[in-house]
Order: sequence, then structure tokens, then C-alpha cells
Amino acid sequence: MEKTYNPELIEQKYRDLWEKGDLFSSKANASSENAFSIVLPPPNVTGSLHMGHAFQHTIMDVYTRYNRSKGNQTLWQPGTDHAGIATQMVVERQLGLENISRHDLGRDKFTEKVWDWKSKSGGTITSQMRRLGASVDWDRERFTMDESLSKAVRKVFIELYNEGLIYRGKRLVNWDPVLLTAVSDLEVINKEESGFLWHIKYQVSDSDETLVVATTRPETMLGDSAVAVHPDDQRYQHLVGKSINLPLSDRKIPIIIDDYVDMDFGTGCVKITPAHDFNDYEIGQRHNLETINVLTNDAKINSNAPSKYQGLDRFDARKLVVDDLEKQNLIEKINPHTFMVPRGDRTNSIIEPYMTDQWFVKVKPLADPAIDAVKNGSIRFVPENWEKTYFNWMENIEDWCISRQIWWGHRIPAWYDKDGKFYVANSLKEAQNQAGKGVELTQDNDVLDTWFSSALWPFSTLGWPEKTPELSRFYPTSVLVTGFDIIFFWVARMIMFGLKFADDVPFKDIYITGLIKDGNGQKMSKSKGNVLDPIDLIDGINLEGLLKKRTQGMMQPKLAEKIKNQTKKEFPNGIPAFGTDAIRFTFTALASFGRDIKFDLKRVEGYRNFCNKLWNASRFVLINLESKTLNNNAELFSQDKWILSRLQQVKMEVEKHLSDYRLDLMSQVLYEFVWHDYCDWYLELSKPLLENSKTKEGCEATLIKVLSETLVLLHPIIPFITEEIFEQSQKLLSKSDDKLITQSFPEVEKSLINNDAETEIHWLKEFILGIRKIRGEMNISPGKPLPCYIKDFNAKDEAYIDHNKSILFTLAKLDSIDLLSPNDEEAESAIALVGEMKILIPIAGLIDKGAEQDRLNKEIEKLLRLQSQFSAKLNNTKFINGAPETVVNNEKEKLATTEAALKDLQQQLEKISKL
RNA sequence: GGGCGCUUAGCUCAGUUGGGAGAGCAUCGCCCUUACAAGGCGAGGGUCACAAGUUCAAGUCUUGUAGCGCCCA
Repeated sequence: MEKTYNPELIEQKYRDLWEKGDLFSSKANASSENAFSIVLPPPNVTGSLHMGHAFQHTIMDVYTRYNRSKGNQTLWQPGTDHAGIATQMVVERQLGLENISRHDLGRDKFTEKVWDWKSKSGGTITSQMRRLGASVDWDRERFTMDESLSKAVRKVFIELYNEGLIYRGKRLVNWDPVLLTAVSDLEVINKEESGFLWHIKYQVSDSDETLVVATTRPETMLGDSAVAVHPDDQRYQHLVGKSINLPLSDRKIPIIIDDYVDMDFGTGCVKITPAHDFNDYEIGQRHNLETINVLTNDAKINSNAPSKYQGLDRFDARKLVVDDLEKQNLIEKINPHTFMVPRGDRTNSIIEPYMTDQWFVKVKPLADPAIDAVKNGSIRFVPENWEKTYFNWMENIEDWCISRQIWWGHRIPAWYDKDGKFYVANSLKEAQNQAGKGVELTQDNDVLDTWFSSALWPFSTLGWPEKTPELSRFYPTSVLVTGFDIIFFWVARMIMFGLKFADDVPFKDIYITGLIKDGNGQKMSKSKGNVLDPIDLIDGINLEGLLKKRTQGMMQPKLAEKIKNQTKKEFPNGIPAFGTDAIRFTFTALASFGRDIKFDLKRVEGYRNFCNKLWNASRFVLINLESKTLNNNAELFSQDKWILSRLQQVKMEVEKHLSDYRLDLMSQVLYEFVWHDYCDWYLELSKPLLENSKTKEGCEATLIKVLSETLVLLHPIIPFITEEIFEQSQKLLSKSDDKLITQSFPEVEKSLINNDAETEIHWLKEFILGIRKIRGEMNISPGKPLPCYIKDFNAKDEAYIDHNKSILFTLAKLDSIDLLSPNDEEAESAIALVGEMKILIPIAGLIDKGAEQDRLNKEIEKLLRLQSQFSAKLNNTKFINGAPETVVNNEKEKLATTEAALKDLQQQLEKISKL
């Protein structure tokens, strides 16, 4: 083996070998009883993977590799999403650089351009996934706009339409006036922003009275249909039924009453503009008010308003409206006011409630079975608490606007005749059949919301609506791994559509992961300039490169300076190359059930060091086994039995944590076992064992057995380094050229669990630690051999000393061990206790007497504190009477051992002090 | 306003039926001991946000307070 661990070379080698060997294929283990499947949440085809993807992909890969090695037929289904609006925007922006608009090109030419862009940039994601070691079945890669998936989309649309669950209607929707499309309410982000509250005086018709209405959007008064007051509001009772002379528009509108009005807000009078506010729309429906749209689709004032405002942008119109009102002395006051502003999640433009014809899914009938599926346990959220969020949303669900006025996506399968009558069909031909020969038909221009096709992903990728073998084998999938940010967008909709069309839940478990944040707990985003590219952690990147990456192509170039400074401060030397395995180990170690995960490079460094540790431990084993024939039937000694026993426990814990989705605990168990049991103790123990012809063969067999099984256990987390070490060990043992990825997961061997060995090695460790502590605290050089005397030992101690003599000499660096009988007078000594047994190291010429006194005092103080705790408990009759007997006995035992140790140390202190 | 969550060592976080407070990193000593200085050995460090309650026993259960955060309206 190479002397140093070099992740780069290893990783490249196995990326190729695994794929060429077809080792990710879902066809393997086809005859096994169990199937395991995961669908990859499809990333945006033109995007790139961020830390959150890398995190979730690591988790999915751990489960995929684990199940494969358990012998289950395993599919991890990859693919990408066409991401309608996002992708169209990217391509439009590129065309914009050449001063071309999509309308210059026309629909067909434009979509061709998008396909070009997709094929150019679509490889980014897949190559990143390969770098991360994702063992997906590449042969089954799918794209949401593949023909077979599009077929599924059409079929679902048509069936839902035929059942009356999809309808077309004129409704108030969220309208993005920059993109010129409707968006769903989930795509609108409401942010608190500061603005003004204008108080406007409205003249009551045929009266001297005025009402004052407060509004944050004065320009919408051009579309007012009424003024509303609360039914209980005594101030305005006498005006109900009268009307208002609406300023600027020269219209009369009624004064109405409605519960919706908040009497305590502003003046208690509200202007009602049904065409431009969701609440007002509802009120308008209740009171049969006119809906007056005063905006064009790009948010300018339209011809329904007085001519002087027409053509003005809504914000210019606002200024003019306010000016005009002021001239007429109709503004009572203007107060600063913070209020919620809806913005599009893609464009950040202010979203307008806008009346248009759109397609909707009637969600309620689909939601009810989807709620039941979680309630009755067919689907389980992990952590469980997320089901509350799910129920909360599902139980108050609104119809889903699925049409988008863009060009990139699944075109709505509906055709219109000249009179606007439409025919929903799978093709023009079928629509023509419905409409009759000779009727001129044109297809609906809109496309479907991207999430409509994503909602079918778990079954459309498996071939639905065809009854494919994959569908019956792998559906429902085993687990969905995703973030809580898309529970509404995606998870809920997959459940609804899965139950409706694939006759079963789409997945049994939903593992909701935390969100990866930067070191300061901030969400990573391009605009904040704090994103990390997972590949940069693998390969490393210098400061210049990082600065360039973070500041290029920015929406707000003003922030570049700030981002640069921030980056320089956080990564003054850039980022070193850690390798894929270290990153993956970090992700699993961070995968606890918290909501936010602060990503810390120090952690990565630690796990890189772990990989290095594993590498060097393996080197030690292989160097020692070189050109040896292993004897698997050799006699084993306590040390061997101990590590084998520990290994069995580790196997049990690993599988438990996997089934609980606690990869953090899984990786912690393995970390601890490899570093602290195998390396710190067993490898050190093996050094004397390998020197002794009696113990040598058993130790050799154990070293390699434990290493080999540990490699399989670690492989799901760190596949590259483990595969390389496995290959090296195969070479040495001149075995087959099997790959680790295909090795079966080691079963727990109950017969190897050995309490006696564990007790003995525990004793041995205590002995060695006792001496190391004396050395450490007395500043005795670790290399200096020490004489050692034993007193107050029992038969077991004597046997243990006998078994472990050479080990004690080596690991505790002793040059003699002598047993003293009770009557023997010992020299002035430092002391360590193992149970009742005393280990004595003579002080003469070695140890400062005062230092030993200090050390003993410290230890005695500690024990005194414990003693008083325990005896306080035991002196409490309530405790004696109330607590279970085992607990009381346990306390009694603890008190006894504490007091025994205390007595020994106090005696020793006295003895030293006298001398 | 409704819902959910967080507060444990200097930092990042575990702590699963309530029973002597843990890890990694950082800090402080001593060591280049032929697997590993990306290392070894040892040490220090905590009124578990605050308050009350339940209990023989609370980091863990209940209620309240404070601070922080997320989602929905």
C-alpha cells in the first residue's frame, strides 16, 4: 500500500470500475425475496448540485449500498426535472444578451433552443453525482419530458379532467407581471416590507359626510366596487345601503357590511377591489359586486380606468392618483406602514392578484385519501413530527392552479374551436374526433406546472401507465429522502397522485432531512454569496477561484465587495482537497434529526483524518500479513475474542441506527470502533501478540477478519477508500477479484459475543490507563520503563496478570511486575487502583512526592463528592421505599466501590505523607 | 393571529421507555515509540436558558417566562 492516503487517485479508479462492471444495476439480486427502491428527487436539469443535494444523495447512497449488500434487489432511480420557469428564464436571459426575445424566435424555435441548452448543461448534474459516488442505476435515467413520462402526464390530465377533478375557469390567481404567467400560491413568497398607509376621504353620495378608507395600494381604487364596514360597527350603521362617489373615476359604489372587516384597523372602513385582492374577491362574490380589472398583464393601468391613467405602470399610476387626490384635498393622512408584499420566488417581482382563465386541480377529493395514508400508517414521516406540518397543509388545502403561460413544459392537452369550446384529448387527432371533422382546432398555449409531472415521478419513471415488471417490483418505493421545504410542493402531491393512479402510496417512509446552512447558520444562496460547491470540497479550491465563483453572474453586483470580504475572512487560504469519502462521512455524521445543519469545515477535516487513520491501520495489517498463510482455525486469546465481541455489537448497532434513519449515530459507532477500539487498542495489543508464536496465528486471522468486516460496514458511507483497501487485501490474500461493493453485509455472529473477554480486556485497559495516568501527571517520559508492584490482588487478578504479562510490559512500558503478599512492606509509591487491586510504582528517584500527594488529593476529592451523592440518596428513606430494588442495590454497590477506593487512596496518602 | 421547533463544555452537536452529564473540534501539558504528527499519551472545562410543578429521583415529563428560528395566514 502507498504510504499516504490519496483520495484523488482512488476515487477516479473506482468510479470507472463500478460503472463498467455494471455494479449499480437494479437487475442484480433479481431472484431475492426483497426489493428496495428509492427515487431520486429529480434536480433541475440545467442546474448543478448544491450542498443539500450532496447531503441527501449521500444518505440515499448509504441506503442503496447497504440494501444491495444485504442481497436485496435494489434500485436507485436517477433523473432530472425540466424545471419549467427556471429553465425558460435562463435561456431567455442568454438570448437577451444577443437582444433576442423568445417572441422573435417563436414557440418552436425557442423550445428547440431550450433543448439545446439542456443537452449542453444537463451533464453537470450527472457528472457531479458520479464524483460523489452515487450508485444509481444509470441505465434507468429519466427526464420529466421524456416521451414516456409525457405520456403519463397526458393520461393523468385527461383522466382527472374526465372525472371533473380538473377544470378550467376564470379565477383570481397569483400573476407574475414580469414572466407573464400565473404561478401557484406556493411559488409566492410573502415578505414584510415597509410602505405607507394612505387614508383617503370618500364622499358619501347625497350627504356632507365622508368616510375615510385606509389602503396600502391607492392605485387600486380605480377598480373599487364598494366600501365595507363591520355589521356591528355603530359608527357607520346609518350609512349602510347608501353609496359613495368614488373619486377620480366618477362612479358610484355601495357601502356594504361584512364580517371580514376589522373594526379596529384604520378607520374600520375598507375599500373593496375584487379584481385585485384575494379577500376582496371573496367579499365581491358574497355581495355580487362588479369585478373591475384595471391592470394589463404587465401591470399597467388598462382601459377600464379613466384615460389619464391608462398605460401607466401601477407604481407611476399610484403617484399620480395620490397627487390628484391631494389636489382635491382627499388625502387625510399618510402613515408609514409595514405590510406583507408578495413576490415571485423566481423573479422577485411583486405578484399581482389577477383575473385570468386558468386550469385548476380540484384537490380536496385527492387530499382526503392522502391524509388517511399517513393517519393509518401506510406512510410514515421520519422524524414523525413532520406529519403535523403535512396535516396542517392538507386539511386546509386550496385548488391548485396548474397552467403556466410559458413555453417550456408539458403543453396542456386541450384544443379549442373557434367559439372557444375545448376538447381535452391525448392528441390533435383524438380532439378532432371529439370536435367533428372540419372543425378548426388550436391547442391550448399553456404548459403545466412543473410539479404536475414531478408528482408522477415515483411511478412514471417505472413505466406507468404500462404495467412494467419494474413497476410491480419496485412500487411502492421504500423511502423518500427529501427536505421539508418541498413537503407541499412535491411530497403531498406525489402521495395524492400515487394513490389515485398507481393504486398505492408512492413510498412507505419519508425521511425529512435538515437543511444545510453555512458556518453562521445562514441559508446558502447565490445572492448571499455563501454557497459551497461540494466538488470544491472534494478537489479543493484556492481563494482566488472561490472569490471568482462567488461573485460572477451576480444579480446585484453591488454586493460583490461584501461577499469578497466575507469569503476572505472565512476561507483565507481557500479550501483544501478533502476527497469524496471525507465529505460523505461528514454528511452522515451531520444527519441527525435537527432542522438546520451548520456545515463546518473542521468536521470535514476530522473525517478526512479518520480516512487517513483507516488507511494506515489497514497498512499495518497488510504489512504484517504479507506473504503469510492465514490459519482461520488458530486458537484465539482474550484480546482477539474481545475485539470480535465488540465487532458483533457494532454490527447490531449499525443496523439498528440504519433502520431508525440515524446515520449520525451509525457513523459515530463506526468512528469510535475503528479509531478507539480497533486502532487504539487492538492494533496495539496485536504488536506483542504477533511477537509470540503461540498467539500469533489467532491474532493474524482476527486482524484481517475484523478489518474485512469493518470495510463492508463502512462501505456505504465511504465507498472509495474501503473498496481500495479491500482490493489491496484481496491481492495479498490472493483471492478473487471481487469488488467490495458486491460483498454481503456481515451477519451478527452471536456465538462471538464474549462477556468474559470483555471483562478481562476492561481490566487490562484499566491497568494500563492507571499507569499512563501516573506517567502523564508526573511527567515521566513515555519511553522510560517502570518497575511495578501489585498488592491486594485476587485469584482473577493473578490470572489476568499471568495472561497479559507481555502486553503489560509493552503497552505500559514496565520492566518488572512483582506480586506482594499482604505482609510485604512496599516502598514509597504512586498508586493506581483496578477494583480492589493496587498497582504501585515506586517513587524513588522518579516521582516528586508533592506531585503524587496533589494527584491523590484531587482523586480523593472527586470520590468524596460521589460518596456524598450516593449516601445522600441511600439515607433518604423515601428513596429506599420508593425506588425499585435493583436501583437501590445499584446505588449501594456504587457507594461500596467508591468507599473502598476512597479508603485505599486515603491510606496511601497518609503513608506517603509520613515518609 | 395559527402551527412547529430550538436554548446542554469556548465552538458544532448527541443524549430513544426518568436512575452516577457525552463526542468531535478548540485549549493546556508530555512525546518524531518503524501503521498513522492528517499522529500517540494524559489533563482541564458544564446551576443542561430561567421559574414552578409531578416524582424517591428531571437534561429527559407538565405548565409558565425569556430569547432565537422556521412554516402558514
